[in-house]
Amino acid sequence: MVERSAAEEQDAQGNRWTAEAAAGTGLLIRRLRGERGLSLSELARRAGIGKATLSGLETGTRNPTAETLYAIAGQLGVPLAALLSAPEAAPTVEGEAVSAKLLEVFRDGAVSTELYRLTIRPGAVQVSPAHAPGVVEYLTVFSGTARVGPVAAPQVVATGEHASWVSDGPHSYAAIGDVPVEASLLIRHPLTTG
Amino acid sequence: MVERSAAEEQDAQGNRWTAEAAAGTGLLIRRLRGERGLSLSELARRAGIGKATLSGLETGTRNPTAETLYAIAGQLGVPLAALLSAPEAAPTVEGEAVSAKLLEVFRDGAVSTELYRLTIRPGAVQVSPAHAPGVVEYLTVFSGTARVGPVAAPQVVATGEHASWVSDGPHSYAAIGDVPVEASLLIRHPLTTG
DNA sequence: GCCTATCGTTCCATAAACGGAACGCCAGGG
DNA sequence: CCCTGGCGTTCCGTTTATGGAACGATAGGC
Repeated sequence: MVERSAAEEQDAQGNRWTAEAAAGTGLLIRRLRGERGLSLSELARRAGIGKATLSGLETGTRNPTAETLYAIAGQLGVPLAALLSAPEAAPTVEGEAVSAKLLEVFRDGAVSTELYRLTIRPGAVQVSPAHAPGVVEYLTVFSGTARVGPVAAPQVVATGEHASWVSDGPHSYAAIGDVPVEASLLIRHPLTTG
Repeated sequence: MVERSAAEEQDAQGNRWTAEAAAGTGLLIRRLRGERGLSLSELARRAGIGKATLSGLETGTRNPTAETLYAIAGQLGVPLAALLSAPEAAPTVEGEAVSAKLLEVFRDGAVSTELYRLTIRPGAVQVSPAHAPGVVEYLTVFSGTARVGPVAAPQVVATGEHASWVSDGPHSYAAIGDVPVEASLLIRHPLTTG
């Protein structure tokens, strides 16, 4: 019986809310609170949450909701990521020719934008499948020269230049010459309700 | 003793779990799931959570726990902060017409690059003094239309366009029309060796 | 000594997040 | 046509996160 539980598959991704994660988040909150000279009662009052909730969170015996986390992070003046995400490396997508590290995701109303740090290795071409309609990619090259864009109409982008294209069809990334291309890639997604 | 409710103090921080935040997170999850070609049922199974939970989350009718968020972020391969529009602790520079938030600083050999998230408010023009020689700015506009660049030769940049200029002289930023401009700004500095 | 204030923890009823199951819907195959 | 399988949503009983209140502990004022 080679059943693989969902939990096992999750472990493969390395992201689970464990007792250790809970305790770590709790200790971090307690430390940040201490640095600001706030008592538990005071922080709970300011954040508009119960003392019991904060106490349980700090001692790692609770599994807080997004609402609670927002309230605490807001009062401590830190991003949520500082409370939750272990200092582990950002997820990096490795392709045949491209390494992309997701640096930031921001949302403005009906649009979300992802920022990637991109490295294109020479000697290979990477083709990405179409994204959803309305998705646009913006590339700014810091070093090297790249050939990027829709497979039907690629563009050559040299150091210090930018390019953008609608990525609702297959598109490719390649480095020209034998130096890797360093670039930033912004991907704009309309948040369609579909 | 000036009484201020906890909710008011939180609003001042601007960090609360609102219906909008919930809906936004839901749409984002749905989009990421779609991009990976996963059905709701399949993602729920892999993440080890109930379909009802995921459905409710995607439609913004739930206030998920850290455990649930971890499971989903792990399966989607994104940092947890990407799902919750993270309150930014990044330093923000506020000017007369421009708000600039420093998102990232890269260093590649002899060049350092700063990435800013830029908002240009309409109705004002902001002039920045010259930077050091060799500094180049790259602007990508996501919404609105901007007039930017050296005061002697400004450029008009509409939604979805880019512009770049050498900023070794005074340069200006302004929004055209009455909607704010949302953009990303990359500033490349040669590391002056003196 | 007492009284009060505040600290962090614990108790507890309520609200709500959870997952399993059943639902209606739609596309494909027999 | 019916039947099956997968889809996303809704229903619903169970689990649990929540905040108010009570608790013991500690510190300072009188």
